[in-house]
Amino acid sequence: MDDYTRRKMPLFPIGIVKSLTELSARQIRYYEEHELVQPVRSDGNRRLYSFHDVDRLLEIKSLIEKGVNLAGIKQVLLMQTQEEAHKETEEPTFTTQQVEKVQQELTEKELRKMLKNEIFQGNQYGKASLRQGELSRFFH
DNA sequence: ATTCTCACA
DNA sequence: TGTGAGCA
Repeated sequence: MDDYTRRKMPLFPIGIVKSLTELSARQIRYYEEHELVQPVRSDGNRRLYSFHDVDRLLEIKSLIEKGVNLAGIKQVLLMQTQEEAHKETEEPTFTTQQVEKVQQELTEKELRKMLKNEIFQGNQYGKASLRQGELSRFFH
């Protein structure tokens, strides 16, 4: 059995996850409602979490402590998921000429403007989105 | 003993 | 998010 399968295997009940992440059971279940983690159900409808799930919960906890709201965390986790899916398939390749051209066209000022609109304000999905703390330093 | 869902003096 | 009720 490969590591990927091993990390996906449903192993521990919420009690163990609680001690492992130091998150309350309420929080762990709440994050599931928002599809941040998707534990498998077992025998008597009990949740079973994998190492992968625990890693995600730890990441969520870290972001929460940094002041990121659920909408923001959802964005981050979604990007990481898509990132992984891409790495396994099309590995993008750029010439130094292409990179230099983009660097010329995208000034730091423009990047900050883009981030402020798409992330700080509201994203294209009309959701609340992102933060109130940590990363706000990029927009001052 | 644990976890689950539901609901809020 | 906490917390307690009533089950399984």
